[in-house]
Amino acid sequence: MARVTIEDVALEAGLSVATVDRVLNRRAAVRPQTASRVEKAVRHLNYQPDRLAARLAKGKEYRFCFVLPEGNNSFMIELGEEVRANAARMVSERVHIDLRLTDVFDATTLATTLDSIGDIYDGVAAVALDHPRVREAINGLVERGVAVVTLVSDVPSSKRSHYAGIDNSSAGRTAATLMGRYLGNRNGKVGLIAGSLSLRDHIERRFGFEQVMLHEFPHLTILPVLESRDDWQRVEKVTAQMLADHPDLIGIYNVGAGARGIVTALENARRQNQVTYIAHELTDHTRRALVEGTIDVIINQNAGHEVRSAIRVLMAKADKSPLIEAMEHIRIDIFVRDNLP
Amino acid sequence: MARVTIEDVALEAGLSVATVDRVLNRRAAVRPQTASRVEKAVRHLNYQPDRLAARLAKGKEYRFCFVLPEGNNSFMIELGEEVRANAARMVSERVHIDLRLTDVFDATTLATTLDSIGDIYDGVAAVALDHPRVREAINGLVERGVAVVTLVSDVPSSKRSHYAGIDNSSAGRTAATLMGRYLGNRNGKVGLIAGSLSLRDHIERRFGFEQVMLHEFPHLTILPVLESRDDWQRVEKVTAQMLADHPDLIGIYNVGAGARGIVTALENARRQNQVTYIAHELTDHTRRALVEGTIDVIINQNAGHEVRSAIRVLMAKADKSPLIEAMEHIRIDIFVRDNLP
DNA sequence: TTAGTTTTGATAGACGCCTATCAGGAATTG
DNA sequence: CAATTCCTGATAGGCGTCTATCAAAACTAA
Repeated sequence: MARVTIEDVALEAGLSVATVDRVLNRRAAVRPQTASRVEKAVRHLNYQPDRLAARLAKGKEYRFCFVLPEGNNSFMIELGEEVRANAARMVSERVHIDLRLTDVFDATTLATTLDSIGDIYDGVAAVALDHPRVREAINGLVERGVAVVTLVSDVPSSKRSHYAGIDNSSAGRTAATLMGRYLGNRNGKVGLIAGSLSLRDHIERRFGFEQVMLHEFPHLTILPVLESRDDWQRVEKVTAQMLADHPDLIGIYNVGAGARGIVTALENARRQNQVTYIAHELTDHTRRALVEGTIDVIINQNAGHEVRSAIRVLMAKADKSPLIEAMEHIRIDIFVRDNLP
Repeated sequence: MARVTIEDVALEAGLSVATVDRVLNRRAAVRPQTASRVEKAVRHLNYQPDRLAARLAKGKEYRFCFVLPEGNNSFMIELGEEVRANAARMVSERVHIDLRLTDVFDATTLATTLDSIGDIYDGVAAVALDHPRVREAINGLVERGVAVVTLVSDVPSSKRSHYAGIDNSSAGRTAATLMGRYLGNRNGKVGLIAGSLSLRDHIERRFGFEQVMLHEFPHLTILPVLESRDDWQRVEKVTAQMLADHPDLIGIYNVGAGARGIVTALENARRQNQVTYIAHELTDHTRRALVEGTIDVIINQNAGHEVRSAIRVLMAKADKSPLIEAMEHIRIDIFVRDNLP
C-alpha cells in the first residue's frame, strides 16, 4: 500500500534510477530493450509519478494571459472576476495569470494586442472576434509556440488549440425548443434580438434558434433580427418599438447581453405575462427577472468552468501533456425559477 | 516575480525559519507578539505556502470509502464508475479510495457496514437511507473522528459533515414548473411515480413537485403516487395500468429510477406524443428516449461532480482545512434534446 | 584487438516545506 | 538572585522527482 517510487521501478527492472528517469522523461538515448524493461516494471508496479514531487522538482512556472472585452457587460465582468479569482488561487501552483481588457469588437485593436504579447506568455485565452485579421494574429501566436484558447466565442478557422465555451448553435436550438414548448399551440410572433451579427456566438445561436423554430414550430412567426450591440439602453429602445409594432408578440429570445433592457421594456408595456422571454447568462439582473417571472428561462454558460477549463488546457498544452477532452466540455445550463443555484 | 518562500518571510520578520513554521502550523507555543510579526510579514510579502511542497513533505495519505447501493440502477452504476475513475486519478495525490456496494435500502445492513469501517478510513461517503439506525451509525463514525458525507440522498438529522447532492425539493419544483409550462392551458391528469417513499430524495422531490403544481397550475389534477422500488419492470406495469385507467393523462413525472419502464409503457400505448414525460438522471436509456421525443425533459445531477465534491470535502475535513461552501454546490441540470452534453 | 562511441550507473544537489532535536537566550517563579 | 520554565535559533534529514556530471560498462567499427 506504500507509494511506488521511481526507486522501486528501478529495482524491479534491475536498472538504475537514472535510466528509469531517462526513459520516463525521454531525456537521453536508451536502448529499446532497456526502455521496454522499464515500461514493463512501470506497468507491473502500476507506477504513477508523484505529480507534486515532479512539479516541485521542475520548478516550472506558467505564464498565461486572458484577453477579455472591456465594457460593462455583466457576463464579461463576471468572467473577469473569475479570471482574477483563479489567478490568485493558482499562484500557489506556480501559475501566473494576467488579465487584459481590450475592445474586442475592433479586429485591429484585438489583433494588435495579441501580436504584442507573444513573447511574454506561454499561453493566451481570448474572447475573440471571428475576423481574418484576428485569425492571423492567433495563428501567429500558435506558430511562435504560444498555446491559444478561444473563450466564449470561437474562431474555428484559426489554428487555436482549443475552444472553451458552449456550442452556441445548440444553445440557440435549446432556446427554440423551450420557446416552442412553452408557447404550445398558441399562434403569434417571436422576436429575436442579437448583440452583434459579427460575433460568431450570436450568429450561431440565431442560426440554431431559427433552424428549430422553422422545422418544429412552423406556426410561429419569427420577426427579423434586431441588433443591439449588447447595450441595454439600445436593447430597451428596440424592444419597446417591437412591442408597439407587434401586439401579437408572444415570445422574445435575446441572443446577447443587455437582458435588462428587455425586462424594462416588457414591464413598461405591462406585457411580461403575455410574452415568453428567454435570455442568456445568469447575472444579478437576469436572476431577479427570472424570479419575478419576467424572464421565463435563462440559458447559461458557467464563467468559472470556462476559465478553469481554459487554464487546464493551457497548462496541458504548455507541457505537452494529454488532455481529457470530455472533461473540458462546457455545458449549456438551463435555469428556471426553481433550479437557480 | 520569484516565489516567496518561508525563508523570505523569516528574513522579513527578522525571525528564524523554525519560528515562522511554528506560527504557520501552530506547532508550538509562540509569544503573541512574535506571532503577529510573522503574520505581518506574511501579509506584506503575500506569502502563500507551496501546497505541492507541503503535501510532499507531510507525506500524508488519505483513506476514504464510498458506500453505494448494489443493483443495476444506471445512475448508481455511473456513480460507482465515477468513484473508480477518481480513485485511480487520486492515487498520484496520495488519496486512496475504496468502493463498497451494499443494500442501502436495508437500514440494518447499511448501518452494520458503516459501523464496521470506522477504524480503517479517514472519511466515508455514503448514499444513505434516512433511518434512525443509519443515523446512529453515521453519528458513531463522526464521533470517532471519521468525516462523513452523505451522497445523493441526505440524512439531515445526523451529524454528517456535509451533503453532496442536489436540493431534491428544488428538483421537484423544477419538474413541476416545466411540466406546467409545457402543458400550458391544457387540462388533464398528471401521474407521479416514485421509487421508494422511504428514500429521502424521492420524498422531497415529490413534495416540491406537488407544492408547485397545486399553487401554480391548479387546473391540472395530480394522481396518487405510485411506488416502483426503482425497478423498471415494475415501473412499466404500474405505468401501463395508469395509462389504461386514465385516458386523459397528459403528464408523467418519474421521481426515481426505472425511467425505461415508462418509455416502454408509453410507446406500447402509442401515447408518447400526448403525454409530457419528465424523468430524472441522464443515462443511455433516458438519453435515447429524450432524443426520440418520448421523454421531454431530463432533470439530472452530475455524478462526477458529486463524487469529486465529496472527495474534496472529505479531504478538507480530514486535515481540518476550510471549505469554500459555494464551490461544493451541486447544480440541478435540465436537459432537453438540444443541450445534451 | 584497439580506439571510439553509445548506454548505463552512481551520486550530489535542488525544489519548498515539515519534523525533530538541541542549545542558548529570554521571561517567570520563588 | 538563582532555579525553573518558556521561547527562539540553528540545523539536519526527509518527502519523490528532476537535472547534471562523471565514471564505468557495453557495444561498434576499424
